[in-house]
Amino acid sequence: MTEEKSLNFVEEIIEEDLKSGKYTAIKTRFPPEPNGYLHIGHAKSICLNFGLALKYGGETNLRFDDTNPTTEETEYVDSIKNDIRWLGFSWAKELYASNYFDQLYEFAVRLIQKGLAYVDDSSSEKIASEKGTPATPGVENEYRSRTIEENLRLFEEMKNGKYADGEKVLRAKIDMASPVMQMRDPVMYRIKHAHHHRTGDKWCIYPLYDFAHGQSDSIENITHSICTLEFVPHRPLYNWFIEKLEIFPSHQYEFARLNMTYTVMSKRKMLKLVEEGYVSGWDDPRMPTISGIRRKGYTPSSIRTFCDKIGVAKRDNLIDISLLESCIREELNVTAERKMVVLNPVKLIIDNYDEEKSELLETESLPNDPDKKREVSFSKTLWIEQEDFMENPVKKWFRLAPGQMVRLKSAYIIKCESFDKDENGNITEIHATYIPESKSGHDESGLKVKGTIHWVDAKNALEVEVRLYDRLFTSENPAQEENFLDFINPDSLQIKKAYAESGIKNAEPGNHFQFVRIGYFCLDPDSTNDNLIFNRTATLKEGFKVKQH
RNA sequence: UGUCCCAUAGUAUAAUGGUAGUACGACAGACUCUGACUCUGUUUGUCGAGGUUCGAAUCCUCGUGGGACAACCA
Repeated sequence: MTEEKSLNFVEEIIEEDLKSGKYTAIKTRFPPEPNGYLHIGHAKSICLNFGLALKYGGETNLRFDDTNPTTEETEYVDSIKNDIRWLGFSWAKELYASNYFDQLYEFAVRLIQKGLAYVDDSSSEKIASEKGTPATPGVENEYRSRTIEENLRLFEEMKNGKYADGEKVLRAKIDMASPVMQMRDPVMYRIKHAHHHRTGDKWCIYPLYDFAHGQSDSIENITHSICTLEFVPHRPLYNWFIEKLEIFPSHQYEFARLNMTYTVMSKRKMLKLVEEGYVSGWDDPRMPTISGIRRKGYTPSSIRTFCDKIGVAKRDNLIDISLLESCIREELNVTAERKMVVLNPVKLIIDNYDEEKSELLETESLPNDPDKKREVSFSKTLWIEQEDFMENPVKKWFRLAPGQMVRLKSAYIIKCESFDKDENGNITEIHATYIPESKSGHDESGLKVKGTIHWVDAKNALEVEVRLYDRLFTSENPAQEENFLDFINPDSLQIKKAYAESGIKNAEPGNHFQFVRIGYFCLDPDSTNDNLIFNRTATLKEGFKVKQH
């Protein structure tokens, strides 16, 4: 019995449209502006748009909203395509708003001919002040009453390069007193003598978002144009252009963008983090960019699962980042091979184990898959975690302490006999004896111990670098703080050397591991043969906390 | 002194006029050769006031609270 999953509001609209026969198939689009890197918020939109088409048997176009030549670059186009593919989606067509520049120009001429658009010679400051405020109506200016013929001539001259940047704009003639700001004669075209990444120097006038996006949707026969809430006030204008142009009636629907605790999502703020060196780049594992999350070790499917779980609605939200973490843990728990790695080493000497002796012990690499096995070497001197020894154990301490026994994972039960300290009181060496009959898989000791700890054979331990990433901010909602930079977590990255079981040297890019009892890690692309670097994707859930000491 | 959007446990999200459920988190316990995983249990919710109705989280009105809109950005 599979429970029918409830629909989100967009799915409800689509099912209604399909049922009523309004459409026989749906078409969506993902419309990034190629002027920055995609982040987890975009992933939500991507999963929604592509997911809807997949679910209802439609298509999704990838359309770059490249109407502003001064900020857009091909470099971003490539990274955006790469990220979408990585997330596991493929588009029906790769399109550009700039593909439609000729058509858009013709649309504009059509509106002028209908007396619904005019050329305005005012400065941007003047236009802004004449627009009024949300609470006070705007005023009409003298250019608004130009004749159709004059508007046609001037617009063509604009196109032909007769005027300098900012000298004139083409505006829709709607209603300067509209309570909706977007309807107060919005600018449709501006003059920009700039090189465009696709159309080169063909144009010196470029349409604005409002005169490009909806028309592009319409040209592509997009049935459901899904965007975020900040475009709600644009919808009347979106519909107005379609109605006046009498073109395919695409419809716009808006959902709430993703916000996540302890992260900032705005392009401006992320840029600041990169430019001012708070992170190493756009793909720093602490960044919410797709490339950052990928480098941190998240898988495409874990992100899709996350996007599925957060839902789609219209209310402002702040998703707990622990939901994202639970998605990757859930997946990696069953797929990531186990390795033993000691992050904060202290030497453990097995007093009754022969100095010369060494043995290979078999251990499972995936607890849920008995066929996945590997061997680890064991000898007299081992590395264990400092945290696994406590001189004066607290109550319910299951690990090592003077006189206490513990199981060495996949090896033997040992008993702590003594320990050494340096002048600063730090534990430098722990001595123990092992129980030969307690070997894993052949345990005839009859002993029961509560704790099991991981370890690494000091004889052939491989030194690796681990990068322990933590949340970038100390504030749950940094974007809402006066200055988000005041809330940078000083411990968001801790780099350390660790001892790993020797077999890890075969790790390859893209491999995911669980460092037993530590967390999930992946090999960082900065790794070299002599220096393997592992990024912490997520910690394991902490089930035992040592109380204040 | 305008227009629009929104309001369900801590955080998200269902219930589409008929038993307020799920996930994440938190807490407690069981299990455990990972104090993980898994399992069990507990905790906490319909913003307020009216109205319609046999019956309202759901429909209506008025409040309250939050958000968006005044780029030649998207």
